Amino acid sequence: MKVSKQKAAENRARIVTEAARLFREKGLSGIGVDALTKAAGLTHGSLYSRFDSKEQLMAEALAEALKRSAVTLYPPDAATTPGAFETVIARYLSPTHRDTPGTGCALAAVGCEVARHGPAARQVLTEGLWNSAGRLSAVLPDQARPVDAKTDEALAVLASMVGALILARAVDDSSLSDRILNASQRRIIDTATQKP
Amino acid sequence: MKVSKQKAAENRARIVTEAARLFREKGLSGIGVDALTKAAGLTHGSLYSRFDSKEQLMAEALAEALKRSAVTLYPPDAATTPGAFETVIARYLSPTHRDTPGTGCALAAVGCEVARHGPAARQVLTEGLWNSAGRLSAVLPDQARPVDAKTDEALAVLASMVGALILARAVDDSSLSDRILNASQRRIIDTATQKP
DNA sequence: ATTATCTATAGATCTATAGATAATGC
DNA sequence: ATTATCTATAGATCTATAGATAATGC
Repeated sequence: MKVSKQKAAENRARIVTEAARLFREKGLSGIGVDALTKAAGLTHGSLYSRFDSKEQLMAEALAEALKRSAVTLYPPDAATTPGAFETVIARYLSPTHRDTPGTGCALAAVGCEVARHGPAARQVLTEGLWNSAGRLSAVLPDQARPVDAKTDEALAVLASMVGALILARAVDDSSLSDRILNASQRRIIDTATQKP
Repeated sequence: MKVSKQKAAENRARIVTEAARLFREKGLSGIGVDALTKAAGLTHGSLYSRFDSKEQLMAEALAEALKRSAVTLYPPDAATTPGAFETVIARYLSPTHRDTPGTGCALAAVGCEVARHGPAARQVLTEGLWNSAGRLSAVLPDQARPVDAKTDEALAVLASMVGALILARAVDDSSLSDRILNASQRRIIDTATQKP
């Protein structure tokens, strides 16, 4: 049942990619190694020749998830475009993002669970948060401020975005869910744009 | 091994209370019925004479968690006090709240997980969110606005609070954690107080 | 010969149920 | 007699390991 080196590398990559999606969709404790490897077309036993543990796969999968979603949610070329900030916020707080956690922001998908997991996953999430905050900082309306002030605002705005998406996904009422997204989007944009 | 009716009622209440704490501390999937009943001084078999399932206990426990934390986090008598809004935000985004999830806001403790659980738990969380938003609305600085505008702001501010607490708990870096809390607190208060 | 994957399984844990036990409360 | 709780266990699932298998690549 051996495959070529290239194929084996592809299989490994596919496990990580599928895990990046499934951990976000089902939660860190909501999916097991059996389902994770099956999604990549392999059997569960084959996982442990490449990963020390589920925890290690989790860390790699979260790193990939954060890397990919950062490119989609915070496109780096948008920094100079006018209205880039509004576009980023509107995309993050869209019904589409709410309804597709498997390809979305990992901070919102597994934020609560990561606090109770191993150091590898937490470290990866922390780096992803810094990266998101940096990209967000680059599109903030008032670019003339000191870097510390912009980072503070980026962290606070990011927290608002993550909280709104989590609550919009948690509630059992679609009109309330929409309202949380819309009210948060409006408040973030108004308060960031408005100069004292 | 039978106990008096009164004692039995106390035992049931103690299971719910302990579950309210443990679900918040360990997560909805992070603790089983064995540990939940053991924490109340009973054995796991005794749970099913009172609760249909773990899911039902979860819904009751979340209801109690939300009810108790609302009293602590949004004291109803604070509405008329000057500076009530700032106090509520500062208490919610304090290191103490971050470090004691077992007695804190259930929205932040299990928000991500609830989206993947049964309808009973989601409904309870939705009611708890409305309740929190209502209490928050009552202490917003500008009380002269229409009720819809105040509700929108309360929902958006609540999302910020929940997101900041979740991220502060998730990251593996205590100075970043503090910074998320402080930056969010300052931004929420500044943007709510400041009149255009 | 090496090695990527599979099969089989160990050992732990989890939810739920059935029947036994023993104290309450009529 | 009733019933709150316990003991024992079923059946499922989960992580991880060991050895078998079969195709690659020297």
